[in-house]
Amino acid sequence: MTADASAAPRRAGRPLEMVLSRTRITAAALALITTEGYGGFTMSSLARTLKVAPSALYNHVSSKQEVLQWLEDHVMTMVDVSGFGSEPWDDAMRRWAWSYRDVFARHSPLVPLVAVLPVTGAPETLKMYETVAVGLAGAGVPVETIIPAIVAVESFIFGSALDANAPADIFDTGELADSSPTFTAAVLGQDRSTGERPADVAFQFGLEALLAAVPATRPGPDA
Amino acid sequence: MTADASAAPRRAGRPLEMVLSRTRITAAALALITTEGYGGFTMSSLARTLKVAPSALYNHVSSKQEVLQWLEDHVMTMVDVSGFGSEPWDDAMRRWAWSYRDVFARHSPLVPLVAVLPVTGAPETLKMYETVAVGLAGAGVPVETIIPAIVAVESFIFGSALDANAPADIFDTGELADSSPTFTAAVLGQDRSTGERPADVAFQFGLEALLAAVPATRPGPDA
DNA sequence: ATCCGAAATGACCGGTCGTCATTTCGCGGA
DNA sequence: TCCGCGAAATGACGACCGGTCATTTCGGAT
Repeated sequence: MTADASAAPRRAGRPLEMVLSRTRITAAALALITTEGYGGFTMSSLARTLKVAPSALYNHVSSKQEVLQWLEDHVMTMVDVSGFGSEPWDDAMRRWAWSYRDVFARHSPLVPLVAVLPVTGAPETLKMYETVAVGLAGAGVPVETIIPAIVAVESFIFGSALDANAPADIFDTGELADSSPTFTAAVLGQDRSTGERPADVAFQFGLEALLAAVPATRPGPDA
Repeated sequence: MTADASAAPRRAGRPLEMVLSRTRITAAALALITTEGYGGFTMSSLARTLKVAPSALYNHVSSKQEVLQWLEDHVMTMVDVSGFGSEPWDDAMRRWAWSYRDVFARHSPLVPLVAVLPVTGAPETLKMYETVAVGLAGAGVPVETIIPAIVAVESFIFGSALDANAPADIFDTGELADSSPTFTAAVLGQDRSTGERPADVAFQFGLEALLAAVPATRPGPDA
């Protein structure tokens, strides 16, 4: 369809040389966002880091959305699925879910896009799904519950990724404290003995609840 | 801080009359978004429906974000918390969670904002939290687990609200089907006998899992 | 030597949020 | 009764955004 990863430079001449391609654009976008954040990510700035006019990008990309979708698919490769095939299925899921959440907590603006992005055109994402599906199937999870289980865990992960970016004082009731005594007490009564961030203990709680509900019959590939 | 709900008109004269206020702006924003969707929601269009110049809005609002935050707090009043105090705690939670998801599925662009919005300045949201917290406390849930439980369920709800807007064919693997046989089989093997939408069965699955993990000692206020 | 076509260019468009100096006008105090 | 204060609307404007399009450049194949 569009471009290719290889493409060895032939000479040192100015133009030609496959200046723009899906992989180069994606890499530049990732680098730009890593240093400047999503606020500073514009088609102009992206073109600037690629030493190219903004309009040149549109010879390879149909919209900014598409760049973000490429980026999202690439970011998905950072999710750790190494547990599947080498750990009990639930440990593999834990490793997967935590790293999944961490990655998208760092890329929260991408979260609303995932829901819209079909797996076609997102090969890396599909690869991840396949790995997880194989892991669950291997654990004896019935076929018809694999997708609901994945979707439920994934939804929880996305919501938690957004939550991880919440300011620490988000539940400070301030002057409205006396109109919400029970909630205020609950906020103050959180267990702060362990050093874990509140978002992490909530994620831990929810993840274990979801894993406990997955009907697996076997412990995993080699546990 | 800003404006007030009452404010009775005095005459039919052109100006004066409390043209703009938090409640009127919020109501207009909701009406506009209901008819035009979030894509058509701009400060200009909002001003137009209020028969006012766009810049006039900035005498009452510091940014578009703030309008959206007002809107979000208002939307929260549409969430059904009527179960708390009249049903067993878990039924109340079910009613709450489902309506919560439905409301924000219809207002998914607001989801990324909730994570950032402190409860101060969002009194309706705080009211909802208080009701839920009272319900959980009344069910004997230990104080220190109330917040993690709420946050976990809420994160799951937000993720599911995004997921509910996914296109039906999001998991169509298309031409990449043979590179992901297990996942493709799982997609095809979903239980389609019941008429439920896939997003709904995933939500059902996840919600029950989370509720089962909430350590309640009493059934509820009057069950 | 010539032509083709991929790819970069720069001007340009419509629209966005937000700012600012200025004006309007009702109301309360003298 | 008059006046002036201040809240609130105005419209022009700025900076920037994503995206389009006609034009140009230039390497490689014929």
